[in-house]
Amino acid sequence: MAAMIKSDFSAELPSVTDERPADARAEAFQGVREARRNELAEDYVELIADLIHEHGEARPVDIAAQLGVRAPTVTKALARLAREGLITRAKYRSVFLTDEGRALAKECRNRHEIVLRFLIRLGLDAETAELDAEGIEHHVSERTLALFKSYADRP
Amino acid sequence: MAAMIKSDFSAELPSVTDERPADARAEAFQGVREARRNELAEDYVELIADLIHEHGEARPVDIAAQLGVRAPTVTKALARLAREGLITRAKYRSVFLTDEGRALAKECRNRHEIVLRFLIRLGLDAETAELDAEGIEHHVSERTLALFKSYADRP
DNA sequence: GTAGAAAGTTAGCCTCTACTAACTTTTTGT
DNA sequence: ACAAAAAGTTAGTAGAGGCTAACTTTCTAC
Repeated sequence: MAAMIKSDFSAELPSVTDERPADARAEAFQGVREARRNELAEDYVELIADLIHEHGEARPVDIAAQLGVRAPTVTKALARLAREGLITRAKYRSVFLTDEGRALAKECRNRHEIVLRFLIRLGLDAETAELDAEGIEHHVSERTLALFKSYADRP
Repeated sequence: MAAMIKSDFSAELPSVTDERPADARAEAFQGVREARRNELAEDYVELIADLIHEHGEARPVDIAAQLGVRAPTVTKALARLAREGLITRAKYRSVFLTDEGRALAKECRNRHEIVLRFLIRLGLDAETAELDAEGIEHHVSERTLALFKSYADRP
């Protein structure tokens, strides 16, 4: 049946779907799924860096408030981040970034800031820009980020 | 303690974190999580519409190939989409969109196409544009989409 | 028309994210 | 200093998304 579609059909009406082979599209989706897996970690690390910068420490209660989730969700997520080597912490104490975590935070902050400036430069209001940047920043390739930066920085 | 931070602290050093109240940031993250929940459904519906358009039907095996996942994953996802009223189907048969599903597909296709044209207009190569559009399209507000469209359509 | 191939489903497993309820630890205020 | 409040953790639940292995149904080619 698949053979039928690939031969009989696409022979006479070359389609968008066939022009873009399944492999290529699958790769795109796999990339997106990969990005999705890292999004949460990036959100946490970025937020933790912010909180440390602002308040000298990152407490689970503040992380939970900023993310809009409950405390146990944060406890679990932090356990995962610790497992992944992005943070260190002791039970009942606040959270610190490892070198790796700090590097990731810096990268995230940079991306976030570029996307935000880009959207505002494009004419978006600051609030919507902030909302959209939060979602978009995880799905922007290096190349796109460079273009965003050029646009935002242009005279 | 939270009270302490809100009063004692922000009174003397107004910080980024405090300027952007926890509620507002939490809203942003909740928005992103909401978007994430719909992403898969949107990917499926968009792809199903494509396949129907190209081949007259959308078979699980083709959906799986295009998304880069295994057949049982598709079976499960389709059950969810049917539960949500986006598709109809009979066991062992291919998939059809409901009116609601068709509307969503149309909306997604429109967004996808605008984001893609925008990125290309910005100077991105077609392949990277396709990869990034796949991730970005789900996180673009109406306002941002309008700006993207203006930019892509400008003379 | 039927046997073998292809497609689809089911069952069972895993991880991640979120929740509530109940518990422990730490902080705070008197 | 100690009781009450706040913060943090643990345990248990649920759903989404992914997988493999094993099974059933449909298709196809002879």
